[in-house]
Amino acid sequence: MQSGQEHTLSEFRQQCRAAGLSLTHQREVIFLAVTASKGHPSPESIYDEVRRQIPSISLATVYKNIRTFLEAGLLREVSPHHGSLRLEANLIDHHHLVCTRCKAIVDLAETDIEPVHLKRELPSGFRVLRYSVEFQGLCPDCVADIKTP
Amino acid sequence: MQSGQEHTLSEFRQQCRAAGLSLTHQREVIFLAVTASKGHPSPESIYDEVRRQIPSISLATVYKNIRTFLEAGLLREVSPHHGSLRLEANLIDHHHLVCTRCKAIVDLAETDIEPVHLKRELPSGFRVLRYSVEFQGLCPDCVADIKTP
DNA sequence: TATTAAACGAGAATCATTATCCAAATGTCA
DNA sequence: TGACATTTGGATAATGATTCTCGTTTAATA
Ligand SMILES: [Mn+2]
Ligand SMILES: [Mn+2]
Ligand SMILES: [Zn+2]
Ligand SMILES: [Zn+2]
Repeated sequence: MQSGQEHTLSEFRQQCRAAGLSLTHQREVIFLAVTASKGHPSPESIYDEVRRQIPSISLATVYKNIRTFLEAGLLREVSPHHGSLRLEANLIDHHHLVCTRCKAIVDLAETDIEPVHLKRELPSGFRVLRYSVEFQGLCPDCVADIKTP
Repeated sequence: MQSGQEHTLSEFRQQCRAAGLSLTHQREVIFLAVTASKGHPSPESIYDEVRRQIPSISLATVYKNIRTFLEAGLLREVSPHHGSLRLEANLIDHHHLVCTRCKAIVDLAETDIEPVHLKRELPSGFRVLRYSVEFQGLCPDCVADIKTP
């Protein structure tokens, strides 16, 4: 063993124990592939990576375990807006309140928040065209639904 | 005529002319359905709405015209993160720089921006759990690609 | 180590979206 | 306005992403 990921690996094992997930070789390799990737990988790219260590692994296994990790809180989704296209007719800059449960999206006027200030330069070479703030949480309906399921 | 949308409709006709799009009944009804919806509708929900006025319309027509409107700038997508799942291994609150062309996602530490301040109360009943700022634009690679295509 | 529940692999199924192809509608101009 | 060229619409097949099903294998645990 000279991998340099012993810490992450033992953390992973402990997180699985805490979450009541059984430890499989596939899970270890999938999880480490996600954490080792510098960016924000897609399931396909994780599959490509994992297959180098487990050529026989199934894409469905990758998807299943990613979902398991998301549900257990070991990983997150970058955005709640993945899945279906949502249209914006309001072309004026503004922000959003997003219900992570029912996917409702409510506008917040640009003037409802103070302008965002950067404390430092952005990574050089990136051309920013706009920004928006997304408040994630639960809409009133979903708050009620959760209290009385 | 007593619809109350003459203004939006004539605006739409003018925007189509400006963009070189021919005017069809389907396009009018689709566009008005999007602008009339208070929220941020999905193509399916627009299809459901439009079918009440044009029962014979095809779902493909709805999708094609939505894409046409997006390309012409008459509508926008709520988020650039729609399509495929992207995983987040960094569970600490932070923000993102997103390239709208190649979908690259780069982390910005929470401490890289000043805390966001609301100028007024949020719509009542919404339970906010977190927020994040998304800077959209072009990554260095895509900036270069566009200059030299 | 034997038992049992959970996970895996292969592939079918589903969902969202796009492509294809022919008929119908639109735009242009005489 | 009418003919013609072009674009668009409708039906449906195809695609890409994701989930489901089911029989086999593996992990947990006593
Ligand atoms: Mn909006
Ligand atoms: Mn991130
Ligand atoms: Zn909700
Ligand atoms: Zn890019």
